[in-house]
Amino acid sequence: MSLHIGVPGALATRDELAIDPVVAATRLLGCVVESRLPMVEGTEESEPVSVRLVEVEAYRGADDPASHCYRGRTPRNDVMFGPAGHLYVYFVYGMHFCANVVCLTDGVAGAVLLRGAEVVGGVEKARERRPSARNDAELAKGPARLTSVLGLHRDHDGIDLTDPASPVRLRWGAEVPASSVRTGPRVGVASAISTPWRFWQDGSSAVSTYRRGGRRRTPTAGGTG
DNA sequence: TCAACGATTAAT
DNA sequence: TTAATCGTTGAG
Repeated sequence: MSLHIGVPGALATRDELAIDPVVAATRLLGCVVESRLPMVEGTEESEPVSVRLVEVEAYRGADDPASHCYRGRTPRNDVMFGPAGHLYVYFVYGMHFCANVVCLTDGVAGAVLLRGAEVVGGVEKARERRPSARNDAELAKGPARLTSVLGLHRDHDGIDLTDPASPVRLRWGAEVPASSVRTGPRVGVASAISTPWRFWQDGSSAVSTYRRGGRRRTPTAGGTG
């Protein structure tokens, strides 16, 4: 049985994304997120910025201790419980934003965190948004970088990626060959370490580096052993 | 009401 | 390895 994937170049639809986030995650590798958001709100839009996803993570709800939805629905995670195809944007570490594509629907939480991407359009604008990047591969390497290169922030929580009129849209891309897809534990997550719900395209320099989550409190006497 | 901490990044 | 920085969370 072959799982459905959209035609390359076509906008993703709500139904196509109303699936388990673990499945959606593998399908989203190679897809393109396109942003027409302006550099400064209120100004005229210019060249869109487009990125091709090379690293994602799946998150679920009540059965996933690492999910923001593990303890139920709140104002913050509300979008993750809503219809598929919308964007869940959250604020983290007091200074960064991260973006997810919502999956499933009807009160069932699920989403795919966008962790790494290659900028395939509007590179100059992307460089303006991330002047600290030392090279183009770093522009969208990491969830907060990826989010900022698209011009996303808290106001964009909940926008519909499948609406042709939306300033941020999701397009299917050429399917990434299964032979180049790698999987492993999610980054920065302390719980569910044994759950390999991070997926990335092998060989891409826009894939972030792995870091274990939680506090690494080395027992004062326990140590090296 | 308060203290703790996080799906991170940039700089030591 | 650590500072930066604040909204969300869970306990009292």
